Amino acid sequence: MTSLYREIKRQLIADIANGVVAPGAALPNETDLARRFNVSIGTLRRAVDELVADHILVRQQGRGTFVGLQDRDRFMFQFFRIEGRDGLREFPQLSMQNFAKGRATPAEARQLGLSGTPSVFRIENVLTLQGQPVIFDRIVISAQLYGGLTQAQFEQRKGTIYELYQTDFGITIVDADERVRIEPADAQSAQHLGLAEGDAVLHIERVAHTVDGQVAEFRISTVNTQTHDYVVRARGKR
Amino acid sequence: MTSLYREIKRQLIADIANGVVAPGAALPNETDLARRFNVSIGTLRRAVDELVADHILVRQQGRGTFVGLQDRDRFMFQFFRIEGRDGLREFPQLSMQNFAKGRATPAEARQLGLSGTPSVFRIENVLTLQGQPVIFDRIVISAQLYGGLTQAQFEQRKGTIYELYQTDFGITIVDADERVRIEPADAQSAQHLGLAEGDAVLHIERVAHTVDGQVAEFRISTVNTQTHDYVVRARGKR
DNA sequence: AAGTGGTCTAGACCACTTG
DNA sequence: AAGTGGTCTAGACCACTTT
Repeated sequence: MTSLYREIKRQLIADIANGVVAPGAALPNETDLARRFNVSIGTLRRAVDELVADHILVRQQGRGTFVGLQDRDRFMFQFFRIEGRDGLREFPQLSMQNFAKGRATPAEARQLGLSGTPSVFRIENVLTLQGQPVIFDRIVISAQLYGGLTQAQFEQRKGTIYELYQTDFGITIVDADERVRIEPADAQSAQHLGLAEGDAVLHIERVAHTVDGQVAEFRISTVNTQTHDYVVRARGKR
Repeated sequence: MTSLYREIKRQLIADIANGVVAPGAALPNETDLARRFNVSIGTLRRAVDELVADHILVRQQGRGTFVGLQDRDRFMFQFFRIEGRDGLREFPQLSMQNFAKGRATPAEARQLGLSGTPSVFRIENVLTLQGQPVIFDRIVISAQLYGGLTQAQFEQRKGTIYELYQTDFGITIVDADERVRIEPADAQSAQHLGLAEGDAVLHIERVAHTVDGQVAEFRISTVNTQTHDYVVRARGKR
């Protein structure tokens, strides 16, 4: 039923999730790994192949195999789907509007896969593209998972938010589900996006997962699509 | 530079694109294929692996490897992203509103990757979910690519539209890019979706590609998201 | 029983990066 | 030069489907 290479894949995922191999760190070379798991190098490679396909590991010929690092490039190509009407993909400038600790609503708890009314951090950001505010993000994350997170830590971070999750908490976001619909802008969204309350905005609910499938973030993005689109590209390259 | 398995992959794609192996037909078995290409079975499998990952080929243990067929299941999981707010995924009921032949606008020609003002078919459909009209589709396809297509042929087809493309014209859609934004409903969309003209609707532009990367369809979908969402799921399974 | 794909082995040699 | 991943081989045996 369960093949060898799947078992190896699971063990590698467990090692990454438990921080046995740190983000950015190199794995042992393939012959050593194969020996350690008592499999041939072909079988070891098959397990690593799939983790590379999922962007969890990154191979570099001549250098080694590394745990995928969250950086701007990865964020832009894997998680950021907003681009100009003309196809221009620009890294957004982020401005934090609010940082607070509180109790999750029942809906938020459900999205986070938690029971009861757990303690959460709420972070609100405006994302600017080409000088114009385009996206208003409301992020909800478990206070237990991100224990000790402070506003200063958030503001003084370098790089993306997902990079902060990874470097400061060992949490690597590897994929996300999104649900998109139209909603009338609430007062807050309207203000941040330069719209009138009730104007139609794109409402995106994102549930982001770690390497071992746990929910590590719930985010509602509100987007003004007057000049930008939400873009989904085909997987394959060919 | 170009590895053996990539070359084999390209040859297999060419065979599929040229109809050398028909949709639904079985490929020769792996040992025969490997012999034909003068490679080991491992190398042959690597090429086929990638085509299976792209849903171009389908393997069935004990039976064979087949050119992927367009059916409801494939359409629902690969191309249809609209689902109920509660997560219910339902196959839409389709009602054709219009079928016409005409000249492409410059914008349409550009999306189709054609020059000038080529002859095109325009097909308009209303898609109904749970008894309510939710999606209004405007499809534009090259009259040259789909030579001889008739309204009767379209209306009397069995299965999905992509199944018609495949069985009647040998055109297999394998992936699609989509751009999503909010637009005010025009008179026609509003009427079909039971909205007032100017109401905000989700506007989706889809460019669909064949196995060899050619554009085979341009489609604008207009969606009423009052009860349904546009959903993007994470790739990996784990 | 015969035929198919699925997994696995134990190497070999090549391409690339680094010291 | 040494170490890494990238490609490829020529088998073996297993799991599944069909006849």
